[in-house]
Amino acid sequence: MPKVGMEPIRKAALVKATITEIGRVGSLDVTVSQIAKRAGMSSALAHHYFGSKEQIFLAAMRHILTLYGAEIRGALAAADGPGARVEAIVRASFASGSFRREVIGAWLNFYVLAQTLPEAMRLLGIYQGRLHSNLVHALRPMIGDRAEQLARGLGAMIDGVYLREVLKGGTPDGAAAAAMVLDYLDRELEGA
Amino acid sequence: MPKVGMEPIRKAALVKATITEIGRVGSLDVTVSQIAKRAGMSSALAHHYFGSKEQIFLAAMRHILTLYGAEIRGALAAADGPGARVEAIVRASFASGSFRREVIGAWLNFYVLAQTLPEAMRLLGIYQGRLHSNLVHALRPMIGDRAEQLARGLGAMIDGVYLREVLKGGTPDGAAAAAMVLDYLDRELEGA
DNA sequence: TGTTTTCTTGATTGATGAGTCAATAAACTT
DNA sequence: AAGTTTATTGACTCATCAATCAAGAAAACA
Repeated sequence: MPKVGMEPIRKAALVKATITEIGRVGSLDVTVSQIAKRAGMSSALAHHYFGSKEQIFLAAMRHILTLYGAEIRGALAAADGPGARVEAIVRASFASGSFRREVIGAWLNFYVLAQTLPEAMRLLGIYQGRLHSNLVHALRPMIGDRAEQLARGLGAMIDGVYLREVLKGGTPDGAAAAAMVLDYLDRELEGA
Repeated sequence: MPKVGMEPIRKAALVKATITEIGRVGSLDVTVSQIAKRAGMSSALAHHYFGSKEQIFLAAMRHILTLYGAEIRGALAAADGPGARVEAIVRASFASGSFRREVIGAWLNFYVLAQTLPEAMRLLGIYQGRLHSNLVHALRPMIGDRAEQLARGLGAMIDGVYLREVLKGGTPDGAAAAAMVLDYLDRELEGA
């Protein structure tokens, strides 16, 4: 039944299956066979297209980062004025998509991957850099040079609140998390 | 050469070796043999004393939490006055011990473990609860009922700053990280 | 039509690793 | 001294898994 032009389809299916499996198992202890099975193909085919398990993981990570980036871009497009832009970024960071079981699992495990795989650390760096520059861009018209510093604080706060929300067990409350960060933001801004 | 009373000694050695190996490898992909070898014994003996790899991991996690708790208690003992107490907690959280390679690896991997092992999540909950109540206790004399809220923010900020400092690559700068959190604290307090 | 490329998998390889067990020996107990 | 408990390991089992390969079958090409 071989049809031609399968490569992108297969790869996409594998990436999706990888994220699902990591979320299901809760760790990087997923076998290529599990992934391939969920993606509806043999493990040999997975190796054929990606070469190694490591490459599959990296592709999955790129995909998560892409999704997150799209979420942010979408939110920014619908926001006008600096204040609205900052708020949009924060809210997008805690959108329901970020709290899906498999996305949580992916993030936590990518932190771990970054300890070993330089490429994974590079990707995380890109994510942090983009978040930072988005925040600075939105904050500069409001507070000028203090934007840099506040953006760093906000970035850390976002990650920290996310981590706690995720680790506290039970169903995460994205709205409450966003509200917490926005409260912090308000207090920082009123002083200026 | 069997001497009696080896159990606690062996267990302690295994726990230490576990943390070292997790830090070295950067993930939970450590074999019992590796751990046992570093601890100077056979893998069979490791199984004899702990029963399973999972139990070894949990023991290691308890140990990390104990060390952290001791660091905090030590810092608190040398601090008088509420302000000094909060500052002590923050500084202790970013003490050099927290940034040792193996401690970093342990924390990140415990986050992942908590996704799978309920006991691991319970232990993390204890850590967060203690940190929170320490902060509230120190903050209440200064700001009364707002202590709860600020303690939550501070806790998240500590975790977030730690995570970023750890993931940015290169040598982490504990002093800079602590300063960042203390700046945040100052701004929150001056408004009250 | 014959040849090459793409797609696909079952079977296999080779390695690794968690956990068990039987056996040895030293130390305590009675 | 005989028996029990504690310490210790080498050898083994059983399972898993990443990666490879040979081979088949459909499409594209010449």
